[in-house]
Amino acid sequence: MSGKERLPVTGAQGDLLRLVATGQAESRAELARLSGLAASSVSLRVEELRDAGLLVEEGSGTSRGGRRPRRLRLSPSAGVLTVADLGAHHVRLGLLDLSGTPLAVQEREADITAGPEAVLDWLADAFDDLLETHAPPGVPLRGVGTGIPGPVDPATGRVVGPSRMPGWNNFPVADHLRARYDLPVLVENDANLMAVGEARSWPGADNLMVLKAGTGIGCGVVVNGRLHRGRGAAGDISHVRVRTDSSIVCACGHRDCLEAYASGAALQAALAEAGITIERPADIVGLVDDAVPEATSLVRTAGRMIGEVLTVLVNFFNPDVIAVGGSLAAAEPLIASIRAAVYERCLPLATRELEIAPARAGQDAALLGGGALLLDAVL
Amino acid sequence: MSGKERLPVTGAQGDLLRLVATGQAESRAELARLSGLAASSVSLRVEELRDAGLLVEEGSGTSRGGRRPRRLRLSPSAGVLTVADLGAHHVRLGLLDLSGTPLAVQEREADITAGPEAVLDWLADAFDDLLETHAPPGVPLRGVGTGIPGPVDPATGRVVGPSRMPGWNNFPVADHLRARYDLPVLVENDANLMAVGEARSWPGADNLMVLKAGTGIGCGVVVNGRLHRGRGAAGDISHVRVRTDSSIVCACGHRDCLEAYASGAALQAALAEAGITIERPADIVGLVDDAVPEATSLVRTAGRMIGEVLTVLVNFFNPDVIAVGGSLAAAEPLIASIRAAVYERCLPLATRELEIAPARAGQDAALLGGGALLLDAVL
DNA sequence: CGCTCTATCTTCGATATCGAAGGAAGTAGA
DNA sequence: TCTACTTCCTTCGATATCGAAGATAGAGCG
Repeated sequence: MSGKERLPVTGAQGDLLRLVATGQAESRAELARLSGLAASSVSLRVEELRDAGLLVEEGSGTSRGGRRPRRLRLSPSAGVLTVADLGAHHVRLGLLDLSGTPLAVQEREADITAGPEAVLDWLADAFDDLLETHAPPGVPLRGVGTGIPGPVDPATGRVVGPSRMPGWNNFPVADHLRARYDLPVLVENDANLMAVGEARSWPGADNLMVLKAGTGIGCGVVVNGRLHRGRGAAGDISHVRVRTDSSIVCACGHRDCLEAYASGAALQAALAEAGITIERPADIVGLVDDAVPEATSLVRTAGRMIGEVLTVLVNFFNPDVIAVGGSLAAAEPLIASIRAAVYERCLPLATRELEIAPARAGQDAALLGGGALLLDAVL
Repeated sequence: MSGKERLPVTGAQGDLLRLVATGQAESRAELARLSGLAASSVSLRVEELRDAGLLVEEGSGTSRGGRRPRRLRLSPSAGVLTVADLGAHHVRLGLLDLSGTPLAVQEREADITAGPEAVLDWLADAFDDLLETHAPPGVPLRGVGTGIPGPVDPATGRVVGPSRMPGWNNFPVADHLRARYDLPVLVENDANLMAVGEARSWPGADNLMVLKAGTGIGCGVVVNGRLHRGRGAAGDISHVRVRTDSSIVCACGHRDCLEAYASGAALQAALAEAGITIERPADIVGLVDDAVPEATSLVRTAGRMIGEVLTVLVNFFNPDVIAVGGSLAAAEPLIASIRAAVYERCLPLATRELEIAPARAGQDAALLGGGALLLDAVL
C-alpha cells in the first residue's frame, strides 16, 4: 500500500543501507570493509534489512580470487523520495528511489515571485501528483526536499537574504513542508545541491568546487566529501571584485563585481551593445560555435576573470576538481581561459593534480544532489 | 621509570581520554553527553582509564541542580609530548603534557639551510635534552612532532615544493623521525599548526582562518573544527595577484603577488626606499606606534590588499573568525584596514557574525597546535 | 526542617558487536 | 585433475554497550 512512513532502521542498519544505496558496497564483504563492522555483525544486520524488505540479494559479484560474493541491492520497494529544483521561472521535479536514481523527472513553469506560501503549496501538490502517477504501487514516500535559488540557513531551514525573491526572506521553508509531510524534509540552496550532485560523478575526489556559469554565477563547495554550507552563503563568488580597465556598478550596488562582467546576463548585455541580440544567455554558446568574434572574445574575457577569482580559491582550498556547469559551460573558450588563468597563476603544488573540466552530472545534478542529501536525512 | 611507550588505550577509552585532555569534559556525565555512550559504558571505561593511571578524580564540580559530579582530570603521569616550531633561523621547542599544556618552552637558534638530516638530528637531540631536564620522573614520552616552514604532504610526511629550503624537497621528515622514535610522529606546515593552536582559543568557532602577517604572509584554515590541508598548500595566499597601480615582480617570478606588496619584508624594503631603515619587519609596529606617517601608510595599504584577498575567501568560505597573528598583527591599522576592506565588499550574510581580531594564542600557537594534532595521533 | 525533584553515578540483564574458527566455493598452479 | 590458497559468509562464545532501575547527594520550596 503506497503511503508515507519513516524508514524503520537504527544505527548500524542505516550505515549499511546507506553504503548500498550510494553504490559504494554491493556485498557483505564490501560492507564489512567500508563500515568497519566485523563480518559477523554485517551478516546479522543485512539479514535484518532483508527481512524488513529494504535489501535484496541479486545474483553474484565478481570473484576476487576466492568465493564469489552474493550481490546486494536496494530493494525497489524500499521507498521513494520527491525532490525539486526550484528556479526563478521554472521548477524541475524528480521522483527518485532511495539510491537517488530518477524514476520520473518533470519540468514545469513556476514563478518564485508568487511568494513562498503559494509556491510551496503548489510544489507539494505537484509532489503528490508525481507520486500518484509515477510511484510504484505499495512503495512508501520516505522524504521530500527542494532546492531554493537563494541562501538557506542550515540550522533553521529558512531563506536568508535572497535577492529578487520578495516575501521569502526568513520564510521557514522546512517547517512549512513539515506541516504537510510528517517525514524528513530537506531545504538547501540550489548551487549547493548541484555541487553535491556533481560530486557523485567524481569518485575519488574529496574536495570539489562546482561552478555554475549561467545567467548568474554560482559555486558550490564540497570539503572532505561533505557539502560546505558556511552560513548558507558559502561559495558565492558572484560579488567578488575583479581587475578591469572599466568600471561597472553591479546590481548589488558595488563596483566591478564578477557577475557584472562575466555572468551570462552581463555577456548578453555586452553583445546587445555590439548590435548582437540574443534571447537568453544560453544562446551565446551557439554564437561561439559559429565563431562570432565578439561572442568568443567576451566569453574568453569572462573566463579569464572567473579564472582569476578561482586562482585565489585554488591556492586557498587546494581542490581536486573544478567542475564547470551552467548554460555557458558548453562554450569551450570559457573553460580554456579559466584553465589558462588558473594554471598560470596558481602554486604548482595546488594545481599539480587539479582537474578543471565540464560538469558531468547534467541537468539533473541538483535533483541527484537533493536525493543524496535527503538519503542522509531519512537514514 | 621515564621512557617512551605508546598510549595503551583502545576505541572508546581513547575517545573519552581525548574529551578530558582537550578540556571539553570534566565528569562522567559530561563524557556521556559528548561521547554518545551510555552513562553505564562511560562509568566502566573511566574506571579502566583510572586503573591504567591515565585519569584521576580530583574534587567535585558544580551542581546543576542535582548531585555534584566527581571531577575528572588527565593524570600528570599520563605522558608528555615533545613538539617543535621550526623556522628558517630559529626553533621553538616545547615539552607538553597530553592536554597540550606547556611544561617547558625553549627558543633556540637554528639554520634550515643546514639541510634536513643535520637539522632533524639536532632537533631530536634537543628533544632528548628537554626530556632529561624537564620531564617529570617516570612520565613517558608518547609522541613527537614538528612544524616545518614549507608545505607538507599529509599522506607521506614529506616536504613538497618548499622555497628557500635547499635539500628539503621530498625529504621524508616523518620517516626520519620515526627511525629514532618508535612512537607516533607528526609533521605539519607551521601555518597549519598555528591555525590549530589558534582555533583552541576560539571555542564555538568551527570555521576559522588564521592569518600570519610576518616576514611573509601565511594562512591556516580550519573547516568544521578540523585542519584543512588540501594537498599540503591549502591556505597559501601569498602569491595571489592583487590590484595595484604599480607592478612588482615577486620572488616566485609572477607579478603583483600579495607578498611582494604586503609582507613584512616588502614593507621593510619600501621603508628603506623612503630612507627609513629598520632591522627586522617586526620593528614596523614600533614605527606605527610612533605615528611615523610612511609606516602607517604602508601598513594601511598592506591591510587593504590583504583585506581584498580575504573578501574572496570570506564570500567563498563563510568563516566564523579571521584571527590575525604574526609580527605585524600588533599594528592596529593593519587589522583596521583589513576589516574595512572585508566588511565593505563582502556579502552581508557572510560577514554578519564574522569576527576579525588579533590572534589570541600568542607565540606558542604553533606548539599548542602541534600538541593538539599529536594528541589525535597518539590516541 | 522536611519533602520533592534533579543530577550523578552504579548495577544488572538485554542487546550489539567482535574475533576466532569453520564451511563453502572460488582461483591458480603443478 | 588435484592440491593449496583465497575469499565470502556463517556460527558461537567473549566483550562492549545499552537501557532501565536504583542509590546517593544535591537544590529548592513550603
